[in-house]
Amino acid sequence: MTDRSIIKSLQQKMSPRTEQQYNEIREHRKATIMQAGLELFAQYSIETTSISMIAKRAGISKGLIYNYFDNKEALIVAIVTEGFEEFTRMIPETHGQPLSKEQLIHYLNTTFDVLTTDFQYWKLYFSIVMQPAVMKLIEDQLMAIMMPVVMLMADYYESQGVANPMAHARMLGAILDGISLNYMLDPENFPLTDIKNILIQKFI
Amino acid sequence: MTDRSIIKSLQQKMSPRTEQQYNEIREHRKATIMQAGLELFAQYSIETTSISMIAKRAGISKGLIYNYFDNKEALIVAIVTEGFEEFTRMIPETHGQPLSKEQLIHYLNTTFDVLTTDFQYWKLYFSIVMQPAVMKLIEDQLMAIMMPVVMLMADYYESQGVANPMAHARMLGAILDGISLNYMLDPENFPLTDIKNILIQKFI
Amino acid sequence: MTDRSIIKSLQQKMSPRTEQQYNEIREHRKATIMQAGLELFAQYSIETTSISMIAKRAGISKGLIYNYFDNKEALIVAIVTEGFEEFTRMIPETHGQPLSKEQLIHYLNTTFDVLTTDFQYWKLYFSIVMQPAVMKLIEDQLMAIMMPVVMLMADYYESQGVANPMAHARMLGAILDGISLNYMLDPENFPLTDIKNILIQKFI
Amino acid sequence: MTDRSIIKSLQQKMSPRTEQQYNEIREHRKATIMQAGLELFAQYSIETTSISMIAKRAGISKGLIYNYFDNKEALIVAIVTEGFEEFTRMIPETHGQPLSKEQLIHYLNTTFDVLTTDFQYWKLYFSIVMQPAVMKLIEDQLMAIMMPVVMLMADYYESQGVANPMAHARMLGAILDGISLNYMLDPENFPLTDIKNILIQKFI
DNA sequence: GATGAATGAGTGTTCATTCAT
DNA sequence: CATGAATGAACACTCATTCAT
Repeated sequence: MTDRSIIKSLQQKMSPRTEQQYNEIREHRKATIMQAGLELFAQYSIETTSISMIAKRAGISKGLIYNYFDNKEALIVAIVTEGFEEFTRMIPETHGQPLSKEQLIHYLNTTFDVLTTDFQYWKLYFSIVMQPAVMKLIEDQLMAIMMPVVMLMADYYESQGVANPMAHARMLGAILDGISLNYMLDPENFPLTDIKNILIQKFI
Repeated sequence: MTDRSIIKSLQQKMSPRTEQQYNEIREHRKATIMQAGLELFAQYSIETTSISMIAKRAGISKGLIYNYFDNKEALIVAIVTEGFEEFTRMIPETHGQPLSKEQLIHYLNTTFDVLTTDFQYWKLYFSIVMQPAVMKLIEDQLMAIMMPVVMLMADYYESQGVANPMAHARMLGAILDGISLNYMLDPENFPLTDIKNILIQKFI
Repeated sequence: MTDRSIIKSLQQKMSPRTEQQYNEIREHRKATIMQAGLELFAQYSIETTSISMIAKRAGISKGLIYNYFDNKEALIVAIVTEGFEEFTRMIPETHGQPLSKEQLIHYLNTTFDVLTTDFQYWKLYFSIVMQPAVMKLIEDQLMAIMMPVVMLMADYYESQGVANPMAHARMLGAILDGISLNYMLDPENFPLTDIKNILIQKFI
Repeated sequence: MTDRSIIKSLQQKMSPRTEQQYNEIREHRKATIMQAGLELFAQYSIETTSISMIAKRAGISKGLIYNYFDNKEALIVAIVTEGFEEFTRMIPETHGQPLSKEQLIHYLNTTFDVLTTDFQYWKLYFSIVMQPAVMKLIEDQLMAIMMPVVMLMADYYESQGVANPMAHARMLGAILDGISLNYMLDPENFPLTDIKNILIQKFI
């Protein structure tokens, strides 16, 4: 233990909040800001949503946001990245084996469930991702997450003896995008469950 | 209307111009502005594209744009509205009869063709529509155009004796959205033709 | 003459201000802004002087400044560059010959005269140049102007048979800097004329 | 005061510290802050250097600085004032007698030596003083220190029977300023020693 | 009809300073 | 004595919009 570090630990005794207390404050604030950002970015758009608006919604001062995020872009990336982890968690583990029909159906069911239960979240999330300016920022991350899913599906179609498995895989991806988008835009009337069943029946 | 003819009408300034000549000038200017706007809004975004940029691309002064459009928003709405007419023109006339299978396939082929041939245009167009701020402005118009198409398809599926024709219709709409979107984002690699064939084979 | 250019010239007939009128407005405004900037940058400092302050002093809006200068830095460079031209004009033409004693004395007299007659200007100017942040921006320009002067003096001292002409030249430059600086800081009490005479007597 | 001794005093926290121990801590902290400030203010500038940066370099928290200095301005004044004492220490004691030639030369040698050995320090110091905003704060102090030096030199020139001793004195001061400034701006190439010799030979 | 100088509210961002702990 | 989260006023810069000509 060096002299410097001794001094430091002694000094910390003097600081009134413990490191843990500070961490809790920071975690809480960070989450608040990200939540406010998520809601506003989705409702309006990236460019239309100002840092001022986010601060107001979060109930804090403008300046404080910069205590937690280097700049607006970093905040956006943080919000979107956090959303990706949800996606990633849902991808089934296959250990190199192609998915069975049941596994794929289960994956689709999970996806649709998340769509409905975390509706608010995904609506916001979806409309953020749709904006070209954001795409630039997260293109690579998105690709890194999407490619494995597409491959998983291509493997599935191949194991089913389908003629053009890659085309089928990309089509399935496109269909999911389209369904999500339509559901987001009009959740009241869009017959999500019926459509899920048609999807499974015709495309799986 | 060509530059030559514009010149002519301008040169006739000495002798008083007819009302029609004025109108021609106005129409030509308006079209120029809208074309410049379409290109820039798509390449960048609505918020990132300034009136100055549009004026420069259109080869006119900033102020003149306000002579033709009340404000930026009105310009956007005009551009998007014009784009809708292309959509509308593609919808087949059925005189109350449901579409035949061949007619529907033909409609799908037309749609996909437009997607590829006017790719630049639709890419721009698509990215404009995707922005929430714009959606607010044109939601009603969009609905007015989309509903007839969905109804047409529902009628088709009903005539084919499908159990849940409305769900099928909305799903087809969703699939077309998803395919368009994926094609727009990655036109190089997206197997559009293969997917169109799969779609027709499995879903029509 | 192309169609485009014909259109343009016809259109210009319609614009109410002639190109020359616009140029006059621009020249005048630009000068006003630069004058306001010069005064404020000198009285305070580059960092302390805000664009708002300059706009207020110039009696215009903040935004208009950016109609004339790309950014704050460009404004600074413009102001300083303009000042350099005064310097450059004072350097005597020698056609390769070293200066005579009379010529050098005349140059010094001119320099000192400018210091006193354009006192306000040089005070501002000097204190701008003295600031490290500005130096970075104009270092190259400054060197390009100063080196010829130093060489001229080195040539002079060499022609006088002085042992270390370059050292003498740089010292003369340093002395002039020191005198200017002291005069600027305390023009009331600094005995400029006496000192000029001492300088000429001892050092030329 | 070394880190070791700081630790000791900190460790004695359990037993009440003497007033002296508190003072030592305070003195040590104050010096640390001022040193950090000096380095940063010089490397960057007053406006560019933030309290945060100083705190980080000093290894303490932002808030603590305000425990030792009322505000940023007070910190600057403290740093500059301390620097002046170095100057003051170099002024030779004359007990009312004018300096001898040897004493003056010795003083000049000392000044030049300090310029080169504590180069880093003076460079920083010089660039701080050069900023108008700082000048406002310390003008009076500067005068209080400079006047005695000028008087000393005036006395010297008078004792040498020079016609206008005050002008000579102020000129010598100006020359020293000019030399320092030029050396600071270009220490690699500026022939400091040669120039010092020329100065002594011609002006002493 | 056409121009572009001019405005002013807005943006993202920084930072000296305060204060609860 | 010490911390760092928090504030708010300021900054450089942008841009839709207006208007005298």
